[in-house]
Parts: sequence; C-alpha cells; structure tokens
Amino acid sequence: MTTHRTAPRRTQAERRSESEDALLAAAAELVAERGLAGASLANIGERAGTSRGLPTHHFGSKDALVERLAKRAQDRIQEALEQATGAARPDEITAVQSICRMVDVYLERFEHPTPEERALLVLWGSTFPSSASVAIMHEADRRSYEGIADLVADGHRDGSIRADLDPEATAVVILGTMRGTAALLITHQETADVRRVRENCQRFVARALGD
Amino acid sequence: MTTHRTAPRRTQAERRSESEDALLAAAAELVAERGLAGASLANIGERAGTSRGLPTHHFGSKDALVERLAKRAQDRIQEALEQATGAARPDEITAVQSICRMVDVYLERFEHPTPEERALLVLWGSTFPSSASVAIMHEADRRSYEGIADLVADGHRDGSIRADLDPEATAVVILGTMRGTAALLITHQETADVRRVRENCQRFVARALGD
Amino acid sequence: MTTHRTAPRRTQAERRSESEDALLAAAAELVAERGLAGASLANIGERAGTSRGLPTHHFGSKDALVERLAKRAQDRIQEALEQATGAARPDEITAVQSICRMVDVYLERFEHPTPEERALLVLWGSTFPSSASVAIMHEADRRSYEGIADLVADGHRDGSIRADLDPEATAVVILGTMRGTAALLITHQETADVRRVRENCQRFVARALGD
Amino acid sequence: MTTHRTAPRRTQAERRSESEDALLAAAAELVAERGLAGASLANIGERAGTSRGLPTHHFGSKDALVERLAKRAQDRIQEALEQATGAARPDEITAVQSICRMVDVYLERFEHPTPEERALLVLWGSTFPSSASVAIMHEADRRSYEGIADLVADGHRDGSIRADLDPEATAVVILGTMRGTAALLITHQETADVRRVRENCQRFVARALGD
DNA sequence: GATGAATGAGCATTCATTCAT
DNA sequence: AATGAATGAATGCTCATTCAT
Repeated sequence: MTTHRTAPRRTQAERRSESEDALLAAAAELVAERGLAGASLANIGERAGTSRGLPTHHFGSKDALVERLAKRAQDRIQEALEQATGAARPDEITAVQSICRMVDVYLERFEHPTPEERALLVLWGSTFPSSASVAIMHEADRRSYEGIADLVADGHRDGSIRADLDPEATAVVILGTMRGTAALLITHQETADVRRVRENCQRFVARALGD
Repeated sequence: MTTHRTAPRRTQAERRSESEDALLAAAAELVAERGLAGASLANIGERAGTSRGLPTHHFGSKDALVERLAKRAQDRIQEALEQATGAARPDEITAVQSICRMVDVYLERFEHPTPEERALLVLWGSTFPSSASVAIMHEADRRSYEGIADLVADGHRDGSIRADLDPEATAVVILGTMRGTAALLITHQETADVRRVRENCQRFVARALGD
Repeated sequence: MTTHRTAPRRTQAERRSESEDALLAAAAELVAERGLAGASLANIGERAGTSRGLPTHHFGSKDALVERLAKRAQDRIQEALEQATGAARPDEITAVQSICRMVDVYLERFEHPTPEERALLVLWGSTFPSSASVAIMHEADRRSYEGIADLVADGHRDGSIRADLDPEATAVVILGTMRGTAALLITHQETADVRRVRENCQRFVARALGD
Repeated sequence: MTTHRTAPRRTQAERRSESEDALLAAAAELVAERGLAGASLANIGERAGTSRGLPTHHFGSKDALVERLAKRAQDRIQEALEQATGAARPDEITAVQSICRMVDVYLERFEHPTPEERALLVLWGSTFPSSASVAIMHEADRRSYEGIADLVADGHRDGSIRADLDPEATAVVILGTMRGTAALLITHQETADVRRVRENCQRFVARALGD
C-alpha cells in the first residue's frame, strides 16, 4: 500500500551519498579534535546523526573510512592549490611566483581551517611513526613534492630559481616548510600571528629561491 | 659468610635509575615505531625486559611517562643545538650563521635518528589534534621559536638578517621548516636523499634570511 | 526459501531484554555472594552465559548496572510490602497492624532469600562508608522511612500508636530494626532460628508501638 | 660514633607500638571513608605518615590488618558498653534498664562517631555477602547477641521482661535494632535527627520488652 | 540500506604481595 | 624495624568488528 509521496523520494544512491557526506564530515571533525586513534567509529556514527554501526557498514573498516577521508581532503586542497597556481599561463608567471602562490594559498587555508583541513594535518602527523598506517598519505606526499620538484626545475629553465638548488631536495624543503609552518600555526593559534607568519613565509620562500 | 660479590650489589636508587633508563629507552622505541597511542604500557614494560606493570608503577601514569620521555629528548636535542650554536662567540659569527648551524645540526640528527629523536617528532605529530595532551610539547615549542626569534632580532642588529623579516613570525617559519623537513625525511627515507636535502635546506635558509 | 523457524526468531528488543534479565540475575547472585567490589563485570558476563564484555556494553558502566539492579530489587520488595500492607482498607486495620505486617513480610523474605533480596541487603551494607556510591540506595532509604513515618502519624490519629513516639524518629528505628535484623538473619543463618526471630520481632514491634 | 642522645631513645618495642597505632588509626579512617575494598595498604601506609610497605611488613597481610582493626574497635566499644551496663549491681537495676542503657550508649557513640566506630559499622556491612571474609566479625556478632540473650533471660527472672519473648530470638532483634539504627544514622546524618532517634529508640525498646 | 546487539581483544590503572636493601 | 622497587593478576572500560534483524 505505497502512498504516492512525490517530493522526498530519494534514490538509494542519493541516500548513500548523503550518508557518506555526513559520515566523512563527522570523521573530519573528530579526527581534527581527538586525533586518529581518538576518533572511534561509534563516535563518528553518532556525530553524523546516524547509527553507531553505519560507519563500518558503509566503509567496511576504519582504515577504509580514514583512507576515504584523506583522499577527499587531499583532492580538495590539491584542487585549490592548482587553481591558484595554474590560473596563469606558464609564460606569464615565473616558477618562483607559482611556488610562492602555492605556499600562500596553502597557509591561507590554515588561518581559519575547516575540520577537514585540520584533519589532513593530523593525519600527516600520524604518519610519523615508522609503522604508520594511512598508506594513502605517504603516496600523496610524494606526489606533492614531485610536483614541486617539477616547478623548481621549471624555475631553473626560466631563470627564476637559482641553479644551485637541487629540484628534488628543495621540493622536500618547501613542502616541509609548508606543512611544518601550518602545523605550528594550528597548534599555536593563541600566540602566533597567523597573518604575519603567512606574509613572512611568503618573503622567506621567495628570497630563498630567487637569485 | 658474606661473599664478596661486588657486581650485582646495587642500591635501591641504582635499581630505580636503571629501570627508568630501560623503560624510557623502550618507550622511545615503541613510540617511534607505533606512535603514542600504539605504544602501550605493557609493551613498554616487556620491551624494557621488565614486568608489564613496571611502567605504571614507576611513572604513575602513561601521561607522566610520556612527559618524562619528551622532556629528556628535548633536553638532549636542545643541548646539542646550543652546543653547536653557542660554541662561537657572538662577535665571531653572524646571527644568520648561528641559525644555519642550528638548522643543520637539527637535520643532521635525522640522517640516522635515534629512537628518541624519532619519538620526539612523533610526539610533535600527536599534538596536532586540537584536544591534544602532551602539554610539555606545546610549551617547548614556544620556547623554541622564542629562542629563534631572539636570534632573528640579533640578526637585525648585526645586519646579517634583512630588516623586512619580523622576528616572531620568521621564527615560526624557521622552526616549521626544521620540523616539517625532518618529518618528511623520516617518513620518506627511501626516496629522499637525506644528505642533499640537508645541504639544500642550509642554502635555502641562508639565502632566505640574508640580504 | 524462508523456513518457518518459529522458535529462535527474536526481535532485537527481545534479545536485549533477555540479555538484561540474565545479566541482572547473574549480578544479583555475584553481589550476594561476593559483595559489590567482589562482583566484577567479567564474572557477571560469564555467569550470565554471555561474553565478558556484555555487561559494560549493555549498561554502559558498573555503576549503571548496579543502579539498575538496586532499582529492580527495591521495586519488587516494595511491591510485596505494599501488597501486604495496603490489601486491607485503612478503616479495617490499625496503623500498628499495618506496620507489623510490613515488618513481618519483610523478614519473611529473608527466610529463604532470593539472590536479589540478599543483594539488596549487601548493597545497603556497601553504603555505610562515607564516600559511598550507590546513590539510588540512599534515596530509597529515605523514601522508605518517610513512608513509615506516615504510617506512624496515621497511628497517632487512629490511636493505635502511643503519642510519645515521634513519627520521623520512630520510622528510622523501625526501618533500622527491619534491616538490621534481616542482616543478622542472613549472616547467622546457621545459629539464628529465623522463624522464631520473625515471630519475636513481630511482638517486639507491636508492643513497642502500641499503648 | 654514636652520640649520646638521651631523650628520644625509644626501644624497638615502643617504636613498633607507635607504628601500629598510627597504622590502625589510618586504616580506620580509610575504611570508614572508602569501605574495606577501597582502603588499600599503600594508602594506609601513606596516611599513617609511614612508608607504603609498612602495613604489609607489620601485619603480614591485609586480612590480618583488618582483623586487628576489627578486634580493637570491638574491644573498645564492648568495654564502653560493659562499663555503662555493668556499673550498677544487678540487684539495683532491672534487666530492661540494663538493655536500654546498652542501646543508648551504643547509639550515643554514633552521634559523633570516631573513624574507628564508623569503620566497625562498615566492617559489619561488609560481612553481608555470603562468602564474606572478616571472620572475626561473625564471631563477635554471636558473642554480642548471646550476651544480650543472657540479659533477656535475666529479665525473665527479675520479671522486667515479659515472658513471651524468647531470649535468643529477642537478642537478635535487639542487636539488629542497634546496628540497623546506627547504620541509618550515619548514612542519613543530614536528614535524621540523631538525638531524637536515640530517645525514641530508648522508649521503643523499653516498651517492647517491658510488660 | 540501515540498525544496534554481541563479541573479545586490548588498554590504563589499582593493588596485595614478594623481596632486596 | 623499615623502606620502596618490582611483580603480575585483576578490574572497568573502549573499540573495531561480526552478525542477526
């Protein structure tokens, strides 16, 4: 005896997608607040306003959920960075400018970070142990600094980056600077002047790379 | 009939001190390997070659043990840094040189880091969540970048650091660079050329600060 | 191909309720045997024929389980007392008779006490320390002697209780007599003649109150 | 090279006795506050101002310490009761008067109970479980109500107690009244008027026994 | 697709007891 | 006589996971 409710008839796929969004948002919050170990599946389910069992049901395991969360957060931040860096044509902007803009956009996000952005940094921190899980983070890190290494090599070609800086090694330093500074910003919000740190980081990197 | 066993005659204080060393060493290893949450007191006791209950008995709580571990690791690395930086008279060496030496000594330790040094970085990573414990880490961070800020101010006075860099903000960037680069080094040992990263970081910072 | 297994088809609610019954019964037994501190959640789970983890999972904490146990035992004994006391119309029975019947029904239960009844007495005993938990017991005690105080006041009105007995204070003495005598009965079963104690208690109270 | 300190030279026996007093006093406090299970040997040693290991060293085991505590508390209260009851010659005072005085002296102690007196009641409460330890308590209970039974028998002879009350059974009821009322007094200090309860209990027992 | 009951391993911590000093 | 280091069992509790509904 199915009544003909026309409006809120969502397909199963839609419901699934909504659940997933809610779960990932809740997971981001809890990871940002309590860390990876402190965020339990039951808590995630509860905060998402669903059942305690849904996270496992939906993602299969905690590892899978975390991987999903990491992937989405990476993709979003990556997209923001590329949008900022890649907006201009390579012939209109030097490599140094590209890198500086990338660093700036990255730190800008940590002035008022979303739970997802914070969670990403927390996930990075949880890869420091040698037997770290979160496999996807490691891979993404490498892609990140390889991308930066390409930019540094571009800088050698366009002459905006001094030749004595090795692309690969410098890329690690640049990524380290971004991540490390961002981490200090979120952990020392009360004493560090975020805006000024961002500006100084900008000058710091520009000068370090430039001739 | 007292036999003259000289060897295993230890006072209570000696026994206690030996236990503490063994426990802290085991804790450093396990934290470096599995992270803060992954290092259980029982495992620490076992790896130290004592009973599973000793860590709690000795330190009172996991938090206290971790604080103790963090403090010792900080003190040791701090000592190494000061020894490198403070060896020369301030009038023989510029502030930029001081900072560069500090960065270099720091990264040098992460070429072949001891478990304790790795553990310290892992503990730093575990302060990223907003409700993070390890209170001692936060305090030490601040002291670290305040010390660096003083060096930057010195650099303004001796003219080795360009005037447009704010001491406080630049200190955060420098500490972030050190920490972030070290973290990437230990997590990407297999692909990153540690030695070359160190050298490039050196040049990177020297140029960034210098005029 | 749905087979028509009628028997073991239980709803979640039924499963939950059955578990709860089994856990509370096991808890009553163990508290009666070993006391509050001696009854561990693991033992309760085992004796209930479930897992060691179920008690915590089901009730959330030991305190909550104990509260639940106390509440159920109180309710049952309260119901028995009220049934005995309130059966007759107030105009057919004097207040003294009401109280005597209550005392008698109470002691009667301790001739062959169920684990639950014993557990209730054990829980009472565990409220004697000044920092005692079991908050629910304290509250129930007060309601009990306030109920008795009302009966004593009734007795003043109907003339069956002598006027020189203060309702509140006498209620404490009556409840103390019931509880204390019951406690001695269960701890001295082998030497005390339960039946005779009950009869004497009856006469004792009747005479104490009556004029 | 012993200096001749004359004054505070205590024999080992004296030191031992002082330690014992301090330990038992601390034990009484902790049992009164936290119950038998809540009072740990280490806490007792600490509160006594000695070492954590002394309680075990001195008494051999927790059971032995508790037994010692129970014995001392019993002896002291017993002495107080006998002093009050036995002051008068049997031919100057009726048995009912003896019993009433005993009850009154007992309750009087719970107006402002010492830790030791509270501890004794707590220990009584911890004998309610069927597998209760504190063996000495059980024995002392029996001696107590047998003493009361003798008084009741005396009352039959001197005519002050009505003949329809069985000595043994009545003794259990009287002891139950004392203990139960005292227990309610210490657990409901804030709502029960101790003084008035004592007076009413007095009248209650006198009337219950008398003809 | 979703719920939540149930399991069992693992955790930090408490504690009586043993033993070397 | 006294101290306190060390042990190991036990406790309440958390949590990822499994499974019946």
